[in-house]
Amino acid sequence: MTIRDIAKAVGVTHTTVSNVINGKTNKVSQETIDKVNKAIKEFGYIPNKNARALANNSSKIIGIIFPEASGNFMQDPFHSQILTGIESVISSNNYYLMVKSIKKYEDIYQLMTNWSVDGFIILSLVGHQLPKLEKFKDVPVVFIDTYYDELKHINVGSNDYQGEFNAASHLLDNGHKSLGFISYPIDYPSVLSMRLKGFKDALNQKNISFNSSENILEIGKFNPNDTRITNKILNFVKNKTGICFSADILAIEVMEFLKNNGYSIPNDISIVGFDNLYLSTLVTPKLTTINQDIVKKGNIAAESLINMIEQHKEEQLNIKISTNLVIRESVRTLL
Amino acid sequence: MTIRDIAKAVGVTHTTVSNVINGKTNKVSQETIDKVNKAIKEFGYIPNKNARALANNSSKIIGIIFPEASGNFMQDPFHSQILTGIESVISSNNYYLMVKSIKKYEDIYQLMTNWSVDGFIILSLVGHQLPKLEKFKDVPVVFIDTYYDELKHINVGSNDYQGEFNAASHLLDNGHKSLGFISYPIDYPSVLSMRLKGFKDALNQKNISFNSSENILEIGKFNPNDTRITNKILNFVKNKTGICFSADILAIEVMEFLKNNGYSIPNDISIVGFDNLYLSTLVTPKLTTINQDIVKKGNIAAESLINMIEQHKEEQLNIKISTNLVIRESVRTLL
DNA sequence: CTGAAAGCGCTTACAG
DNA sequence: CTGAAAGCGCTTACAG
Repeated sequence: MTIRDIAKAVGVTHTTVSNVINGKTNKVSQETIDKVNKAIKEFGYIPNKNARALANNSSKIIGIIFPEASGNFMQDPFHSQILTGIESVISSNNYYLMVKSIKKYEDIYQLMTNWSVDGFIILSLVGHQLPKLEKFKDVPVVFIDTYYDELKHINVGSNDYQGEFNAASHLLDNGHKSLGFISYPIDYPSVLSMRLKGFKDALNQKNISFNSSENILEIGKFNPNDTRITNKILNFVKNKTGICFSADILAIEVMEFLKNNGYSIPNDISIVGFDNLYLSTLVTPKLTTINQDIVKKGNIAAESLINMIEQHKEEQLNIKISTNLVIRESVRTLL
Repeated sequence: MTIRDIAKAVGVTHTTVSNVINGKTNKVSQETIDKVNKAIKEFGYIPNKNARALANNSSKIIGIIFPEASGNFMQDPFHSQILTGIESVISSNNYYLMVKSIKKYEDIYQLMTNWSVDGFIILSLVGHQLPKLEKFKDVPVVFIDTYYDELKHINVGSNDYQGEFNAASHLLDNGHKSLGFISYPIDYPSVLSMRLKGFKDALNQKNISFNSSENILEIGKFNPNDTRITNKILNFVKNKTGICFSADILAIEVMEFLKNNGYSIPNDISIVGFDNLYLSTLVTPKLTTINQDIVKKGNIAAESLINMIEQHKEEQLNIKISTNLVIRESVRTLL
């Protein structure tokens, strides 16, 4: 079933059929339009996407690229939520969503040319790992959670600095004086480094001394059976009353570990996370954390990209979703 | 940059270039092959996907369809894991993954014709909601977690019956006699109905009486503030010592609710989940549950589909991943 | 071993 | 208001 079959059935050229399908109806009589539409309905005709894409040089597909951290790209609830937000906007704008995880950053460049998409969204890329920025000139692309001064593209992120500043301040306001920051390894600049900066500045503001070896602990991947790591944690935590974590998932893993090692939370140590995962309401104690609306982040990224594709104009380059403190049960007030 | 540019540069026809690109080299001299390949490298030429798709009538895209339960299609950790499993296989076979959530089951039929994919994977479809099975005749498709006798397509599932049988048996073996089964609403036949059947048969085997109104509680969506639901739960649980849940996430939500209402788990009531989400190791107490390898399920579904697409032969129709009991801390032994 | 030709299904000037 | 023609970039018999 092609455009020609419809044309034949109606008694016009396939050109005319194409015109009515594409709404170029100023060239077609109402009578013809109606006949064509009726035939299309009747035959259940659907235009061939590939032919259309070839002729238009546009596929109506948007690609999203996930750096494959630690083997499984979707397990992280953060990724699922972003995807949810992106998918709903893309779907309702009649685009399609193609998903791909990549192992090395360089793979992006191949995908860019290789992949016939109208634009793409790149997730959680650390700026300095991305040297050939000029390659992105001709393709509509929006980044999510990338910090990189030279990035002249739309970037949708959260207010990581302010969020972590508030997290640390919450502990300070509750009388805590010896704080620590536990995080996955920190690249510069990145979401994590901005959170660290917020933490640091909160201490500064209260004139509490800070030095990296004393107040920061970086963990590659938490594993309760890896004594090298667990000893580090136990040691780090010993002389502190409150810990900020750069991510809920890490906070929760470590919290469980501490509980199993005789710590009572928040009595012995207070904990603040970051992300406000659903998960954080299900653990004991419920986690005090920084909320960021991840689904909304996905929505905005997708909307921005579609705007770029369709109107070829860039809008605001740096979009920051606000964050807010959610107080639950993992922080104790010190007298 | 097209196939013709390469051809011109090398001094052959575009046909020849196409032939070497597609490995039809029995028709081409080694010398020509080398020259063409060299030119391709040099120019960084990449074939246009849309043109290829049009000429081959094959897009190398696989679509995956998620029924959109409760608004956000990826939030469920189950979905993320399935997607992880599917994506990795698809990627390594040089296919692309297109993702779509649908609101009504009927949307599938439109997608099938509309979407130019080589095949697709349909998730968690309840069989009887799918009346027009003959429509699937001509498209490679594999289902995941669909129970439907008339389904003459590959279906990848878990051994839900045996899993829940083992879950209930675990409680019985620990001396529990008054058991309940709490589940999301149960369709027939479905993953949940099979789990219920396993539960029921486990009771039967031990000659413990069962009746639906007494031993089953269905919950649409758990919400701790909806007293209609919470009262039902409190009431249901009152005269029981052990509860099987049809899903970890529900088990965990209800467990938190019970803890907040003065229940001590597992002292007052024992709980067994289903799924073995990562989450179930992070709650207190850690959840005893039935493990199913969801990522593997995704792997197998993708492999089966690719086999169908490339070799046009169906294989084993019903593939069941095995399940196993994971004993943690949420079940107490009754004396 | 190589190339001229037709075709995949659509879109888009352009002529009438 | 309608249609003949060329083109999007590739593939695939088929002739030589």
